[in-house]
Amino acid sequence: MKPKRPTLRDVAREAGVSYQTVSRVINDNAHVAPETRDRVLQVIETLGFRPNRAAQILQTERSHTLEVVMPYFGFNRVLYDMARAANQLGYHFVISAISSEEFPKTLLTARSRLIDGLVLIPMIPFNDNYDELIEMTDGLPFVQIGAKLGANLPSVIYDQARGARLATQHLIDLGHRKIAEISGPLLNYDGCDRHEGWRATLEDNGIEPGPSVEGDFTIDGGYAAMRQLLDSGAEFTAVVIGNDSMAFGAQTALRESGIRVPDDVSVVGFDDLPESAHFVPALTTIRQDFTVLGRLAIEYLISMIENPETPVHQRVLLPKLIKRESTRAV
Amino acid sequence: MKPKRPTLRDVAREAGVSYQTVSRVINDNAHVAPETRDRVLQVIETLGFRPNRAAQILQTERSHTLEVVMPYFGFNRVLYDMARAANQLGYHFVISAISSEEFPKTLLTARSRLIDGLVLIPMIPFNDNYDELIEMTDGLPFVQIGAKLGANLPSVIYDQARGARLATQHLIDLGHRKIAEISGPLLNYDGCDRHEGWRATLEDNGIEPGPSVEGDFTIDGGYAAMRQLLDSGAEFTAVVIGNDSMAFGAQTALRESGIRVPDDVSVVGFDDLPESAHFVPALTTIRQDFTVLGRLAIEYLISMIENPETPVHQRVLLPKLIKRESTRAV
DNA sequence: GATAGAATTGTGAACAGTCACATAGGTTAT
DNA sequence: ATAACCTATGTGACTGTTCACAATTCTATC
Repeated sequence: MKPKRPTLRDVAREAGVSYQTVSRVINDNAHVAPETRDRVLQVIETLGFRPNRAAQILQTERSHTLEVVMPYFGFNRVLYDMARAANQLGYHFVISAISSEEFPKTLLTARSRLIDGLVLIPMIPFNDNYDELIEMTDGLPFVQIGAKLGANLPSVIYDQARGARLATQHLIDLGHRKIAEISGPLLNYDGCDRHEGWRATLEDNGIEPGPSVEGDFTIDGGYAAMRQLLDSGAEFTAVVIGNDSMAFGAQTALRESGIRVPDDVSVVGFDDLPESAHFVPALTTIRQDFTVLGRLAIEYLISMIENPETPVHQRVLLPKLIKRESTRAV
Repeated sequence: MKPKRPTLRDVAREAGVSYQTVSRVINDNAHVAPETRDRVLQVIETLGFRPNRAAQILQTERSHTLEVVMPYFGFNRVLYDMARAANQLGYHFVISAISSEEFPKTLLTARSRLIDGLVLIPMIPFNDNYDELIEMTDGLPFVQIGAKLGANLPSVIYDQARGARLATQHLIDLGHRKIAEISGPLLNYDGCDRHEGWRATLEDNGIEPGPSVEGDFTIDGGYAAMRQLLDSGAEFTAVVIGNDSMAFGAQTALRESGIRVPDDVSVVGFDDLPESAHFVPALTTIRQDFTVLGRLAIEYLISMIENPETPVHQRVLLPKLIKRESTRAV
C-alpha cells in the first residue's frame, strides 16, 4: 500500500558509500570524488530519491520559504510577481490571507511555522514602529511594501507624494484651479501620502484645495465618493483620484450626472492598470511598476535573510505621469 | 546571541510532566487530566513555546500545506480567495509561479517539498490524462481548476460551453445573424469550450458561424484580434469575446475604426470583472463567481487529503448572463 | 477487599536529514 | 625518510516532535 520513499541511507547502501557522502552530493559539497558523485547521482536517479525537506529544515533551521501577510485583497499583480521572483531565487512563497485581527498572531507564529522572512502589507496601526514589529516577528527579517517616505523600516515604496505632485501639477499646468480629490483610505500610507501630495501642491501654487472625499480604493467606493462629491454641490473642473479603480467608478457617477470627461471635468488616477489605457476616455494616471516593486522587495528580503549585516534602508521608486485623454486644458 | 526557542522537553521539565503529556496537550488529545492540561498550558504561555513544525511534519508526514501551480498570471482574484479559504480551514497556501518547462519538475518534487495537495491550473498538453497526472504527482491529491466537462479528473469548473450558449443565444434573440468571435486560446479548456459553445449554438439555430479569431485572453491580445477581424473585411453585427479583458481591448479597436458599440456592433464578454459594469458601454457578459470557484476547489482538495475515499468527481458551476449596455437588438 | 477496566502518564524508538569530528590515504616539502 | 598537509570518506550525536506500547493510578463492581 505505502511504498515508502527511499532515504539517504537507502541510497548510501545501494551506492556502497556512507550516508554522509550522499548528503555531500545532494548539497554540492566540494569534497567528493567525481566518480563517487556520479555513482551516487546514478543511484539517486534510479531509486527516485528526493531529500525530505522536513528533516533538512529541522536540522538547518532554514526553510527557504517567504511569506506575505495580507489583510485584504488588492495586491493581485504584485502577488504573482513576488511569487515568481522568489521562486526564481530558490525560495518558496506562501500567502497568508488573513483578517486584521489575526495579524499579530500570524507574525508571532511565523518563526515556528518555518518561515525565513516576511513581506508585510502595511496595516495601520501596526506598522509604525520598527522595534515593535521586530519584536512581533521575533527578530525574523521582514520587508514592508509601502511606508512613510523616510521611515526607519526595511521597506520598498513608491514615492506617493511625488506621484500626487505630478498629477496635481499636471492639472494646474492645464489651467485648472478648482481641483477636488477622492483620496484613498487616509489610514493607509499610500492613501495618506497621495492626499498630502495633492494638498501640498495646491498650497505651493497658492490654490485653495478643493473638496476631498475619502474612498476605499474599490470601484464601488469610487462611485460612492463621486456621488457624495456631486451631491455636496461642490464646484470643480478636475479631480485627483486615489487609484484607477476608484476612477472607473467615479466616472460612472459623473456620466450618470451628465458630466463629461474630460470636457467638463478632468480626471487623474493612480496605478495605471492594464484597463486604464482602454477606458473611455483613456485614463491619465500615475504609473507604478508592480513587477519591479515585487522583485525589489523579494531581493531585499532575501539579502536580509542571507546576510544579517544588510543595513536597514528604504528602496524608493519614482512613479511616472502617463498623459491620456481624461485630462484637458480648461 | 541565539536565545534558542524552548522545546517540548523544556516545557515538560518546567511543568513537571513527561514530554509526551505536553505533546498530548498541544494536540488536544483527550487523555489528559484537566488540571494537568491547565498547568502545561500555563508553562507554554510563560515560556513562549511554539511547536516546531519541521519536527511535526517529519514525524507525521503531514504538512497542512496546499500549493497552487500556475504557469502564467491571470487568476489573481481566485488566488486570494483560495488562500483565504485554505487559511480558514487550517491549511497554508503556497504559490508556485513557474514557467511551463518547470511544470513536470514542480509536480514531481511536490511530495518531498512537504505539500499535502495541489491545485492545478490547466496546462495543455499535460492535463488530459488522469493516470498520467497521478503518476506525475506521485499519488498526491490534486484538484484542477478548469477541465473538459465530463473529464475523469478531480476538478472544479464552470460549464463554459453553457456560458457561450447563453451569450450566443442572447445575441440571436436580439436578432443578430452575423455573429463573429474572438476566442480565447483554443489550447485552453475554457477557451476551447467557449469557442465550441459559440459554434454549436449558431449551428443549432441554422446560422452560419461568422469569422473567428483566436486571442490570448489579454487586453492587448483582444485589441490585436479585433484589428485583424476588421482588416479582414468580415461583416458582423455582434461579437462573442472570450473574456472581458479582451473585450476591453477589442472595443478600443472598434472605437478607433469609428464603429459604435452597441449601435453598430454588439459585444458580449466572459467573466464579469469588477470593471466590466463601469466600462463604456457597460459590458454584457457571462459572470463567474471566482470566490465560490476557489472555495469549492480548496474544500474538495482538503476532503481528498483527509479522506482518501473521496470519489473522483467534477464540481460544475453554471455561469450567468449579465445583460448590460453593450448588446442591443439589430 | 480483590479485581477488572478505564483514565492518565511515562519510556524508548523512530522520522530523515546535517554537523562536528575522526580517520585513511596520497602528495609535497624539508 | 619523515613531518605536514590536503582530499575523500566514515562515525556518532543531534534536531524536536509523535507513535506504539508499557506502566501506573484511579474508580467502580461484585
